Amino acid sequence: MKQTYISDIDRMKNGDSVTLKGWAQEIRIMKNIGFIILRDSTGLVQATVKRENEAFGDLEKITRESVVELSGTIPEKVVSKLGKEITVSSLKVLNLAMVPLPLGIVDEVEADFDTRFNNRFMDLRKLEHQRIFKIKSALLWGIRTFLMNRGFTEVQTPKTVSAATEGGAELFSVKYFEKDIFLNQSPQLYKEMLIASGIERVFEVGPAFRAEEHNTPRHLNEFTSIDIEMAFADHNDAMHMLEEAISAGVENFLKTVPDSEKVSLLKEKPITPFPRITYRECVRILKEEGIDQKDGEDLNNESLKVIGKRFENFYFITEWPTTVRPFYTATLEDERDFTKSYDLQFKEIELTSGAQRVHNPDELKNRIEEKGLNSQNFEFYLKTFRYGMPPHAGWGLGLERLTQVILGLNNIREASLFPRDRTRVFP
RNA sequence: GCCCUGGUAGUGUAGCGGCCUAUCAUACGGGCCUGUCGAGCCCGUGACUCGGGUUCAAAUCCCGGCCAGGGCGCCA
Repeated sequence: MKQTYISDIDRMKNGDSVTLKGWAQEIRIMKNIGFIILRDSTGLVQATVKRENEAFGDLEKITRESVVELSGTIPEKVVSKLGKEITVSSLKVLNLAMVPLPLGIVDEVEADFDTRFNNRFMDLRKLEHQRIFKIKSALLWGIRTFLMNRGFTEVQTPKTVSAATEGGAELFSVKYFEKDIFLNQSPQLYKEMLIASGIERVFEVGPAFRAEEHNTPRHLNEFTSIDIEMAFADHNDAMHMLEEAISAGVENFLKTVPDSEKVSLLKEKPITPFPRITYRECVRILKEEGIDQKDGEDLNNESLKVIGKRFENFYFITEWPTTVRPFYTATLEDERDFTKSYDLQFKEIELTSGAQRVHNPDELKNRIEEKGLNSQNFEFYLKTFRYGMPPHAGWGLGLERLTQVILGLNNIREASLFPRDRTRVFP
């Protein structure tokens, strides 16, 4: 078992003996003295080896990124600019790294995305890349605990389905014994079925698959979706739950991940409620700015950039036209052309899509057919609406996108350990 | 689905018809150096995405494949 982490050195005093295990990030050898910059998941330390020490001979045998065990003591005076140093008494090689490395860890040359992702294990040895995932993890943990505290039950629904769930997005087909089935694009229909089952508040964190041939810095073909559905709630209740969940997630990673405030665009937990703007207000603004935005049509990227400039970070666009929303979206009672829906935006990036849902089975069936879909294929779903379905609302939040925008990452792939895009299914 | 751009040592690049026996950095190997920390200095090893074509001559021009990055659309 590992005994001491590099971050523990801060709490030690001179003369204390330590045994550290990690990767030899840099090795510098001079005539009478040598140094190893040792890295573990908690940080860096300089390990100093003097010529008179027998470990000095071993120094010349190790290569960069070899895994080593160093024993030594905390020196009286720390000379290293790292601010952490040990004086080595013995050096043990646990595993030698091959030369040359497929990717430099500290080289003064950047690597292309392609090279980085082909060698992702090596790329992640950069602590600033690892930190993205520590933040992502703490962000999700904050959201999870928030939802648990609000009475939500975490659920797991199938990722393999026999029919398209929502129409719209393209699905990947897979062989399933003698059948051809699909990878689910969203847990939407299953979440709603669980509302009918009486659980009342459910959430799921899981993969969603979209077979869209896009090639952009904000799309993945497999991403992590955080989905909730709540009974006896409308779109406003769901929006409120969303902004509070995100705020809790940000608060958690800022509190628990060292140095996260240095890389996060958000230096403190975001203030709630987030600003709201209606779709119709957006159209009015866009027309005023001379942008060709037609009533009732989706807001394109150019339009979203213009709207995004008016807000500091998170904001909601509400009451989207019925035509651009899925069949399960509830309409406003007095204006059937607009819906009780919302998108959570961060600048021009869409993070969440949500709404109050249709809960009347007859209306739902009509809406399915209006979208040109065969309601027969949705019988398993429609059935759950006929025996006591409460009014309900929910949302789906893209975890990689959320991580991307909060950290200001240029490319969503940075927020995925092993991204799946139009051409990459490796490693 | 449509469109644009690019693929040169392990890594990142320069070169864009003959002066390329291909530049520079970094990494790697060797040497020097009383604590270095983007160490420094000297020497060395190492590359034109693949296939076809044009030409006296192709890393360089043309066509196709493969791979990659991006824009639009669509979305989380």
